[in-house]
Amino acid sequence: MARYRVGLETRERILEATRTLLAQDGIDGVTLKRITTVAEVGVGSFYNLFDSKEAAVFEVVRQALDAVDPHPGSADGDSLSELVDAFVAFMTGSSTIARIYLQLAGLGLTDPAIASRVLRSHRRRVQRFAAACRREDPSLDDEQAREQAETIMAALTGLGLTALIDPGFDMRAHAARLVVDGLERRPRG
Amino acid sequence: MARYRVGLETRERILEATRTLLAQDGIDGVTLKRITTVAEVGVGSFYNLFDSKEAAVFEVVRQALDAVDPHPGSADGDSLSELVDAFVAFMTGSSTIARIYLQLAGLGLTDPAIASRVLRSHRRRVQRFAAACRREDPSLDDEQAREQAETIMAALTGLGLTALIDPGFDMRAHAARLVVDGLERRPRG
DNA sequence: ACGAACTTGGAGCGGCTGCTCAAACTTGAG
DNA sequence: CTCAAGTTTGAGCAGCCGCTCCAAGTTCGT
Repeated sequence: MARYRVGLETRERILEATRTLLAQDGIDGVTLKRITTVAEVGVGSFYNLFDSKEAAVFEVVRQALDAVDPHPGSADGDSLSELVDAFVAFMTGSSTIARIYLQLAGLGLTDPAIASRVLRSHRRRVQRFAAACRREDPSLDDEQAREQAETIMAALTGLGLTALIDPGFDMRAHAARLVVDGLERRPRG
Repeated sequence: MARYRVGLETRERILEATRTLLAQDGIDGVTLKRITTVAEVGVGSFYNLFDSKEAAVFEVVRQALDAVDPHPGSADGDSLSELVDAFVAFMTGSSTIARIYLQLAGLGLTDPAIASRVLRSHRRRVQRFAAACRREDPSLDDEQAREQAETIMAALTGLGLTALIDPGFDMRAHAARLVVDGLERRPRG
């Protein structure tokens, strides 16, 4: 829908504005008026570049979901602590997108369409974490690794939520303890 | 604002309707029209009993936050696994209110007023969990117990989120492993 | 330089929002 | 039974929502 250079630039400005507002005010605080005001763009221009408000939000959200994973292209190789570090960095560093990510999970509680997207992204990540767990401790079978991955990721998500709500919370320290415990721990012994 | 019996009953119907809609459609899916329709009440009656739509939502939310804790009055005594069980039961059992609770945490990401309420409730719960941790393992100092409590609660929140989004997820099993690991684990050894 | 394709802005539309208000009806203490 | 106090109703209001439409301006291959 954008063919000329100016159009592509405007599109970017709109996405940037949407991203900012999404993180600042939540998904229902984002109105067309605010997007176009922040992006300094007429309403008509917006609809020249996007089919609907939802389309712009959706695009930002898609980028946010992708942004959680470190170098997602690389043929599996990250260690568990690398994965955890990446997640912590995502939560504490790019808090704008992290907020969107966590809000999305919350919205999945009532919107099935969102839920399925979040779940898909979640399961992909579980696989990566599980693979890392098995690499740390080869004695784990698939199921055990998956469970450990699921638990570590749950804790990370919960810690991230706390960190974003409570500015004084040291997520990195808590997450670090998580990994150490996970490594020291051996199932059934 | 309600003095007669009928008024109190109407008030309850409104709160029940609000609770249902809040869990079903999320906080922004709740409109005055829907509340009054489900509660079978005229708009005017609503405003005779509540100052605003927000007031009704707020009341439901307050009840939801309180509902997370088991026998909150009792002078501290619950064991760690009792507290965890209660949290799991809350998440998997009364999923209506659990959804509201988790959505609220998500909303805290953008609304400072909500954030402070969620944080307050969160910290109260951390204290209870930390006390239970110290009872399990008296060698822990205050800070260590608090950290352990914070981590366990974060994991529980994350697991609850997954459980509510993914119907096939066995939260109880994952949570149980959490406690066992927590007990077997000893800091720095 | 031409001109078709693309981009721009904003007035205005239909629809939904939370909420007000006044008139009719119900409750329950005395 | 009386009657002040409480309760009920829904039409209607102001305001915001996402979105359409189109005239005017810009871009860029030819």
